[in-house]
Amino acid sequence: MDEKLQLKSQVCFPIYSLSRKIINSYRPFLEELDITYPQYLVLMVLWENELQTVNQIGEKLNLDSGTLTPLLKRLEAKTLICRSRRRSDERVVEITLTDNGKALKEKAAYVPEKVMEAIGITREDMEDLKRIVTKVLNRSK
Amino acid sequence: MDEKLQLKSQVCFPIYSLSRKIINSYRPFLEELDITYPQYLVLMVLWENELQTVNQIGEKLNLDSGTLTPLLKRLEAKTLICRSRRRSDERVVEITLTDNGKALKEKAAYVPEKVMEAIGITREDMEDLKRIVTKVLNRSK
DNA sequence: GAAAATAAAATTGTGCACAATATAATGGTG
DNA sequence: CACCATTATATTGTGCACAATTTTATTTTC
Repeated sequence: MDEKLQLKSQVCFPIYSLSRKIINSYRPFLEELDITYPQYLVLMVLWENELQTVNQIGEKLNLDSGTLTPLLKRLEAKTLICRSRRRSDERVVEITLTDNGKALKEKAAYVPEKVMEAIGITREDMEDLKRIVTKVLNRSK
Repeated sequence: MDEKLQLKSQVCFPIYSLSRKIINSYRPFLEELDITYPQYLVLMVLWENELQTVNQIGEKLNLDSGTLTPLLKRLEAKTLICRSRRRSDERVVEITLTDNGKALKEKAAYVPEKVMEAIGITREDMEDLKRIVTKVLNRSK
């Protein structure tokens, strides 16, 4: 029992640590764009497809309205997105990028590379990591 | 640029997702013990060494006082730990386990297995994952 | 077509993370 | 021994996560 309850025996603690470390590595670069990591994720989803509902964004990022509603309001306050109720179904809130939000994509383009560099991870390790993490993520759906 | 800013191209998003997924898998089991995942981490540190300062716990978990102080107060409120200033140096707060805190170790013993089972990860994938994640974590210190 | 079921967001409340600052105690240094 | 730097924790404020509930709109069913 002792052994299994040791921090070094756990697999989740390193993942939790790495996740935080990576997000912290993003911080200085994203601060230049005046956004946070979760906000960056939402913008990435929108850069791929300009118009999306709160639900669609939530499904892609596994985030619920309790997280997204205030986050989206902050992005709106920064004039990066617009929130508006769909005419044909007033329950749905549609999110679109503003010109500012679209323009930010250019500035964000260099971020992933910079972060990889800051973390000091090789492309090979990155691929390894991605492969195994994705495998485990999919297995446990 | 487009390619690099796609969610599926990122390595950090899967890690962030997996971290959250694992913590969520812990949730039902830890709820039975009436603790959260970060509280569980702190208790694990204490189960390995009964007396530790706030600083020592923070170094092991990479958490600062802004996170730990309120968390430790909650653990104290649950009567799982004691917080007391060190006599010889009043700046230091020493954390010790109460009998309740010690006793909880028995109940927590089965948790890691249950979580691995819940996630559906094989022992082999777990070892793979741990190896590569730890490698990247250490490289980027 | 009204009542019930369903669906989409929003709200509320708790608990991390983390930056920035504050408070208080200790340890040099001149 | 007074001053200053350092150390340890606490506090404040912002922004996620997430459970639980609420609100409002739509769809289904009788």
